Amino acid sequence: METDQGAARYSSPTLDADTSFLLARASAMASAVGNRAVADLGLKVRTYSVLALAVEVEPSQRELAERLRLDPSQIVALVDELEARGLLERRQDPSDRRARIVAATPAGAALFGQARARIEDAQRDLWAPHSAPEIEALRAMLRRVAFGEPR
Amino acid sequence: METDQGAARYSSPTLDADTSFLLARASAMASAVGNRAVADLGLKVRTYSVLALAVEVEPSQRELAERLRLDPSQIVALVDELEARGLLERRQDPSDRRARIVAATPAGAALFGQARARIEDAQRDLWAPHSAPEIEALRAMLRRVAFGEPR
DNA sequence: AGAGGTCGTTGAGAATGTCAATGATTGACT
DNA sequence: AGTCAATCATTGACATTCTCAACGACCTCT
Repeated sequence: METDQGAARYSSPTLDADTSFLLARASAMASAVGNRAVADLGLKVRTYSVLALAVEVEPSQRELAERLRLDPSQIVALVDELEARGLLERRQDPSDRRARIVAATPAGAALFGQARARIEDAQRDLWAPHSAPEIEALRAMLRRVAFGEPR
Repeated sequence: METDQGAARYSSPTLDADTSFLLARASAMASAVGNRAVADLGLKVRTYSVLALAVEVEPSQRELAERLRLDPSQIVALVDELEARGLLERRQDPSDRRARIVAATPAGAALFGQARARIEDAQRDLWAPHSAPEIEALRAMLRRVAFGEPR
């Protein structure tokens, strides 16, 4: 036949069986979709995830860094930006004066609500070919790897 | 009880249900594991993936860029480096003198063999809690998103 | 009171992502 | 045959992200 020339050319058997490679490429595709979904709100998936934690957790910056797997110095820049836009604020942790609690302002919470709706819509489209149970099974596996023993 | 203080603190309901977020974090974890696995061969997952395609496909640089979702200018740098190390070579495409075919040298193929074994060992550990059919189902889903309609 | 660790911050340098421009070449059209 | 738009590899520039080291302020333990 040899009619398979439209889509899946140039594939390497090794890479096509390499879960990490597929993970990396799928992640890049998904975050591109996510970035596009919230771009006109002035957000990226990166800032969106900071906002989500600020709304739902109110973590310290260290906890933020841990959860997002970012260096603490990057958290400083991200929080600086969102704070300058009035979307969140730094509070003193009453039990530890070194720590800064990151909490959303009402404006931040409102924007998060909008962003969340757009992200979830975009995701739904992206994963449309799969059933809800399939997707939840996928998430369960990803959670284990995502939050497993780091090294 | 409130004994759950060891591992899963500071989690946001929204992010924990966000497939893209889990994908990003799992991908970061997996590529860190992969990079460590081939570090002493002088490779990263990035250069490893170039080598894999050079061995198994012998694509043009444009095809390489497409498959790895990298800008063509990055391919230039990656191929330059691996070529300087004698692991692959650029050949004229006989049917198009603009294009350069990227093919592994014997040394490149040998190194790829070693790297592949290490990557696959590391992956096995990473995904150990899951069964083979589960992992293949995961890969099938990732493939669809990874190579789905780009925009 | 002092020692050693943690938290946020600053700064630096490397790696990666993104985009525009160019010379050589191709393919299509006249 | 000759022109023209498109494609390929390359170079260069710039933004974003990653990674690490150092620091002052603060905490905990003794």
